[in-house]
Amino acid sequence: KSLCLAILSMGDASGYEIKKFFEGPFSHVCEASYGSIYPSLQRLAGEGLVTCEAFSQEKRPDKKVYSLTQAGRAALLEDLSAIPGPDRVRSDFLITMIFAHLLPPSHVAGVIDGRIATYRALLDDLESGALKGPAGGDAGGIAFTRAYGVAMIKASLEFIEQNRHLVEGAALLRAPATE
Amino acid sequence: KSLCLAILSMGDASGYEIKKFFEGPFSHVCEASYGSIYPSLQRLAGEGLVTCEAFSQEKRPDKKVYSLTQAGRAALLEDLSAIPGPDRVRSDFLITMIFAHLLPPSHVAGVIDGRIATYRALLDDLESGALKGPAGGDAGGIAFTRAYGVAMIKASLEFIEQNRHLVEGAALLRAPATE
DNA sequence: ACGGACATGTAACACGTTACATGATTAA
DNA sequence: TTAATCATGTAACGTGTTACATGTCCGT
Repeated sequence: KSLCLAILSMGDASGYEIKKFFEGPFSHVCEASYGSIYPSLQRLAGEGLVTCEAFSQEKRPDKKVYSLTQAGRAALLEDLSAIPGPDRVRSDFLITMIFAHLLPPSHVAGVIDGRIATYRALLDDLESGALKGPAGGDAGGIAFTRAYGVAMIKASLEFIEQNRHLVEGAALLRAPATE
Repeated sequence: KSLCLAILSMGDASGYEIKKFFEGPFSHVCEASYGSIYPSLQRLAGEGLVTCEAFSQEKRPDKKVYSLTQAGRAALLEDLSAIPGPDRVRSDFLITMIFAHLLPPSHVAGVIDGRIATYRALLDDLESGALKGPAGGDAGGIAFTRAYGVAMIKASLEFIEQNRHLVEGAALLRAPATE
């Protein structure tokens, strides 16, 4: 909703391009699908916060390019001024880890290996600058957010590699001893 | 939904106690409110995955204690065996950071200070073992998850403190120079 | 006396995803 | 030819939150 406003503030864009942006440097922060973007854009247009200009293309559907209005800019500022609540996380991975003792050890190991692999891939994407925002350069906020993502993934990877034994072998190989 | 099953696997509990658990060591992983817990419990009971025993208390509403059935245990195993998808994160804080350049620097500083404060508080909670699960001791999975949370928060704190200049002063004090 | 913990539940609402529907162009 | 990219949108569905509704006991 208000995120579309925010993205538009970086330059005019179509719904398709906004979706692209959610796949780019934004991906750690929040996700969105067409089903939420297009209705939001329409609602914003109805409220006068964005304008829409349609470019008819010969053999494709019209490309509708949205631009922020003055009112939209004001609304964005207001939204952004709210103090942000805590991050909401839903980690099926950690849920699995909590109950790892109920699962076959080989499965747990597989899940962990998979997580490490996807995180490494993600890390490569982020570090090799797979940046596709409407505005090209790396502005302060984008740089910060990207680097934040990199830092979190690295920390996560490191932690998992150093502590996987807690969920992998522990219950099976050791009796609850002094330590 | 299936999370309630999982929690019940650690011991019988009432809806109220389950809610408690979501506020304890689980809080980083997923949240839940009464509005989702009670209906889930009823549905699970309807499907025969849990049983419910009501203890009438003199001056309070009946305390309904739910227990996992054999079928429930099987269903839980199946749910847990699915390979977990990527973590879903929604961070209003990072969104604010991305667009920090649109906001007054003092506000940005305030938001960052606030985030640091809440993270430090959270860290204290986690490290001082504010553990309230139905099962007392620190099983492998719980220990792993708790330590994971601690590691992530520490990494986050460290990153924010070392990189806040990227969103705070940068655009205002420095021209885009070589580095 | 007041607020918080104990204790359960419902109804309305908001949000977002998934899948569907359509259709051209281009690179493998 | 087959898949991916470009391009927009709708409808159904599920899930989860918020607020409401109720009532006691205990500590300050």
